[in-house]
Amino acid sequence: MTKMATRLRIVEVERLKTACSTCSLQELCLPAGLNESELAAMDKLVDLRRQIKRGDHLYRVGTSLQSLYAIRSGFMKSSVLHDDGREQVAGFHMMGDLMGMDAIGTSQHLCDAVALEDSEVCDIPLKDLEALSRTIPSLQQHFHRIMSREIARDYGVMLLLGSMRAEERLAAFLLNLSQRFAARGYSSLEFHLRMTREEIGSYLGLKLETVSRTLSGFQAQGLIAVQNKHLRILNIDALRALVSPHGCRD
Amino acid sequence: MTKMATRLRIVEVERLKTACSTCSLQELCLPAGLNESELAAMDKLVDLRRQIKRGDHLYRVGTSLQSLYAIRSGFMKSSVLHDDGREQVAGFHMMGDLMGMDAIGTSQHLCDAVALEDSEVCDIPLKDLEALSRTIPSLQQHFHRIMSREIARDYGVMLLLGSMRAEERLAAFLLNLSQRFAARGYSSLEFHLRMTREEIGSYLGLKLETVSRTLSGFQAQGLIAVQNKHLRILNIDALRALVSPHGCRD
DNA sequence: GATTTGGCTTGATCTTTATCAACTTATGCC
DNA sequence: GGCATAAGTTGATAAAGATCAAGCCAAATC
Repeated sequence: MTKMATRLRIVEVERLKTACSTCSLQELCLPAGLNESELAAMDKLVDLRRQIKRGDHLYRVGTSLQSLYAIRSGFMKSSVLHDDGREQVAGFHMMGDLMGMDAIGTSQHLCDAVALEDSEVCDIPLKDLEALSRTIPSLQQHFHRIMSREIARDYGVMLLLGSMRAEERLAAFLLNLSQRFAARGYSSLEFHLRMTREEIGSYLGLKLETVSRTLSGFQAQGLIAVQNKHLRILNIDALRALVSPHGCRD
Repeated sequence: MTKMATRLRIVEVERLKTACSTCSLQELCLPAGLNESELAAMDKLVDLRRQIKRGDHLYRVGTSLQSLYAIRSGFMKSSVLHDDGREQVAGFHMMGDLMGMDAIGTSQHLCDAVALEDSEVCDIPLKDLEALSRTIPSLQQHFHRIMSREIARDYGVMLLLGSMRAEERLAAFLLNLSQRFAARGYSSLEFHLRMTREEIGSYLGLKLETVSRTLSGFQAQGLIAVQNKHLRILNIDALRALVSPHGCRD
C-alpha cells in the first residue's frame, strides 16, 4: 500500500481504476477465470484506458492493428464498408465485449468501430496479450473461447441474414439485445436502443422503413411498446415464437 | 534416415504421409511459417488422418469438440440448422482450410460439417495445439491469424448477405472460389462446382431457382460458361465490376 | 441399356421488401 | 426557447426474388 502510494501521481489514479483486478466486468471480459496472481499480471497488460466520444471512431478500416479493445462502458458498432459506399453494420458491442479481433489476420482493421454513445475502452496490446497467454493457459483458453464465440455469433448472423424474414430478424435482434442486457445486470424487458433505425436495418439487411414498419407491427400486436429509442418487451414468448415459427423441431 | 527406417512399420508409413513436414499444404495450413524443428513438433501433434466419404459428416451440431480439422484434400460445407429445419450453409471449405473453430467457445459444435466429395482431414487435438502454441510463438500467432481470418471472412459474408443483390452475390461467390482455387495452384478461370445450386443458394441467401437464373443470365451476357457443375469464367473483369458496381469510391 | 432419381432450367405468378414521398416527431444548437 | 436538422412513421407504388409448376438432363442403379 505505502509502496504503491509513493509511486502514485494524479494521472496514475486514473490508471489504477482501469485495473482488471478491480473491474466489475471481470467475469464477462478477457480475465474471466483467472486467479489473483494472474489478474495482477493482466493489470500490467491493460494499462491504458481510452475515452471515445459519441460519434467518434475507435478505429478505422485500413488502420494498422495496435491493440484489441475491451469495452468498459458505452455502446459501439462495427461496420464494413462496401466499395461503393454502402455500409453494413457487422455488430453492436457493449460492456465486456472485445473488439478488433477481425484485424489480427492482416494486422489491419477491416471494419470501422464507432461509438454510439460516449464510451470507455481498455487498450490491450495484442503482442502483450499473446505473450501473457503463453504463460497463463487459462487466459490463452479464454482468449480462444472469445474469438470462437465471435465466429459462432457471426454464423448466427449469417443464418439470420440468409434465411429469415423481416419479422423474424427483428424479433431475433430484440431477443439478442434483451439477453445481452440481462447478462450485464440490466433489465431484459426494458431498454434503450442506442442505434438508429437505419443502423438496425443495416445490421439486419433491411431498409430503415421496413424496420420502422415491423416495429410498429409488433407494437400493434402487443408484443412490444416502442417510443423512439425506448423499448419495452411485453410478450417475450410471442417474440420467441416468431423466431422459431412452429416449434416444429425434428 | 536409417534411424528412422528402423522405427517404421507399415501403419506408420501411412502416418508419415500425414506429417506436416512433408505436406504440400504446409504454407497454406496451420504450420505456415514454422522452422524445421517446430515442424517436427507439429508432426507429433497431428497424428491422425481421417477419410470422409462424400455425404458423410465430419462432425454434427451438438457433438462435443475433440479436435480441429485441417483439410488435406476434398471439399466440405459447414451449415447451421434453424430450429424449424431450415439449413443455412455457413461456408465451403477446401484443402488447407481449418474447420471446427466455432466450437471452441462452447466445446460443442454449432454447425454440421459434411463432405461434398471424398475428403481427407488431419485431426488436430485442440488441447495439444494450445499446449504447443504456448511454446512456439509463431504457431500461436498463426493460429490467431487463422481464427481472425475466419472472423474477417464472416464479415464479408455478412456484407454480401446484408447488402448485395442476387447478381452481386453470385459474382462475389464465383470470384471468391476463383481466388481460392488459384491460391491452391488450380486454374482460377475454370473449375468444378462441388456443391448443388441449392447449397450455393443457401450460402448466398437465395433460392436455387434464383441461382440458376442468375448463372444463366451471366452466361447470356458472356461472363461465364456453365454446364452443370463445370464452370468457366470468360470475363473476370466484368464479374469484378458487378461486385463493385460503379467503381465509385470516395 | 433402360430406368429411376436427383439436380437443373425456365416460365408464370405472387409476396415481400425496397423505393419514393410526404409528413411528424425529436434532438441539438444558437 | 425557438429554429434547424436529423430521425422516425406511414402510405402508395415498384421491383427483386420467392413460389409454384412443368419439363429436361445427367448421373447412378439395376
